[in-house]
Amino acid sequence: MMERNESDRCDCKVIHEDVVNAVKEKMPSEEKLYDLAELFKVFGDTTRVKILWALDESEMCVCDLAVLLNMTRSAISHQLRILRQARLVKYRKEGKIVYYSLDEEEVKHIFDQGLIHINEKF
Amino acid sequence: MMERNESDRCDCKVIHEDVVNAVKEKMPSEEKLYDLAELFKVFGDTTRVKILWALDESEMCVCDLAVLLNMTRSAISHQLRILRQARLVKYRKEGKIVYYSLDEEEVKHIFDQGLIHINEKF
DNA sequence: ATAATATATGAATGTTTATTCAAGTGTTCA
DNA sequence: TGAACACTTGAATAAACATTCATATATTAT
Repeated sequence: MMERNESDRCDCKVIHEDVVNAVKEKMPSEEKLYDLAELFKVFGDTTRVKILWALDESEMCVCDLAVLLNMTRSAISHQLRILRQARLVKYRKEGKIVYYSLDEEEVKHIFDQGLIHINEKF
Repeated sequence: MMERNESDRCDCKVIHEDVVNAVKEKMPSEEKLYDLAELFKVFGDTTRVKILWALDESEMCVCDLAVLLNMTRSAISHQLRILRQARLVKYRKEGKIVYYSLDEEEVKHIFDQGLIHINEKF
């Protein structure tokens, strides 16, 4: 009985070595693929998708979004921070009220890269 | 001092009532937005993004992917299950070996919907 | 049949993450 | 100034998730 464990390479390593090496050559950098996954992650939450959808319809304040989505202002605010960090939304202050809107520049950039393109507002 | 808590609606409810109601009218169904977020979630993980990238280059078995990404076959297998459930990949068995590849039909469908479009293989 | 191999899967573990709660900042209005 | 308000934020909690480990299934070779 031969010694073997998960860290060992299975026989495919030999059989498919050339294919795997060729693919490895072409593979984008770790960083690039990580960033891509991070971007998709931002879109991978119902609350954030709803917020983005709403803001594409109309500029809105935190309270509006809370009423619209039937959530606390705190929860909305936390999610807006993530969208802000991803530069997908921007905001302007008018007295006490903070109005959020889509960051058209950044969203357009994502569309131009062809990563995500939403038809008919999702 | 007036009684107030988070579940109460703030004054914006009154100020922006019309805008919020109009947006609410147009909003897609809960289910639709949930499904959309679920789809993005699948793309929101580095390992899965790498697997998808690799499979778009070439059909590969579990062991190949494990070698390529320097991960255990078990970890790869678990992620492939998620990609299978999302119908993003399909597979064919050849003896002991299971070859995975992109489910072109499903991926094409996603592209056609315009939800995600990857340029230059990400 | 037995051994070896390729993959799959359930349970356990550690990490990430969404929401809540409580407290904090900055603005308006009396 | 101080009370009310809109929003933010840090910590706590609970749920979701990725990976590992151990085991199971299925196939091939002896």
